[in-house]
Amino acid sequence: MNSDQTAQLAETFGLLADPTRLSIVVTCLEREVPAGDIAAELGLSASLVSHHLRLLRAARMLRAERQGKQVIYSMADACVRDVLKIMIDHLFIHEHGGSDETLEGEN
Amino acid sequence: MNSDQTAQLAETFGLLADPTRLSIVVTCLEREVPAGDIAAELGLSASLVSHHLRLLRAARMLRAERQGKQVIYSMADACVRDVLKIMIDHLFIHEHGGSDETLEGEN
DNA sequence: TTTCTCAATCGGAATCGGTCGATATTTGAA
DNA sequence: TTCAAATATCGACCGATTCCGATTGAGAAA
Repeated sequence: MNSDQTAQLAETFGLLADPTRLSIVVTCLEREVPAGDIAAELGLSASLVSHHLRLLRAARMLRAERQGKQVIYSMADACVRDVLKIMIDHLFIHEHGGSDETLEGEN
Repeated sequence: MNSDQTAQLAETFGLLADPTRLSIVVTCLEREVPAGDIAAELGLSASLVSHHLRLLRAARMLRAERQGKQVIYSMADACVRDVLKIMIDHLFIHEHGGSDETLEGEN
């Protein structure tokens, strides 16, 4: 792992590190979705969604395809899809009422 | 995926989204390492490493164990370890001289 | 053309996050 | 106790990021 690879990996994780952007990515996990539907489903402004979609497109994590007036988005990175599935499954396995993770624990 | 789960997932990814912190995590991927060794191996200040270790500890991604004067760190989250291995493998498979990912491409 | 719709972009405010330098704490040894 | 080594914490700075509201652009139909 050289520093370029580390930076690239960190960049990928960074795209998934914002709740809004993550929810957008998850929405596109296994289907093709028009930008407007993403905004509607998640209750976000078109402006905000479009901003995040631009970042996800630039990193080639999502693919954009124009169909008439609308632009359809879908997952372009199979590796990220697999990883997200793993993490989501893991979340559901450990179904426990979230104890606070943001404070220091017992060491 | 409710918003709590999304936030928690985003928080996990956020811990991996900084190159410095990611390199610290990767250093602890498959061995137990004293904090000082992490700093030395990565060429970082003890202060900086300790700061990041605190976050990783608080999120229970890394585990800390005191041995005499030093504190040994190791991976505590098997899921994150698996995901990191997958992503790193994927990086090496797609060995290509990094084309710029930070600008918009052809859509 | 004009008009409507969906999406993208711009500008700016507020907040978040990483880093540094200095100080504090803990532990083992002299 | 006193000292030195290994970590941890604190305070502040500054660049990066998120979000909003308004504007612009692209496409389809009248």
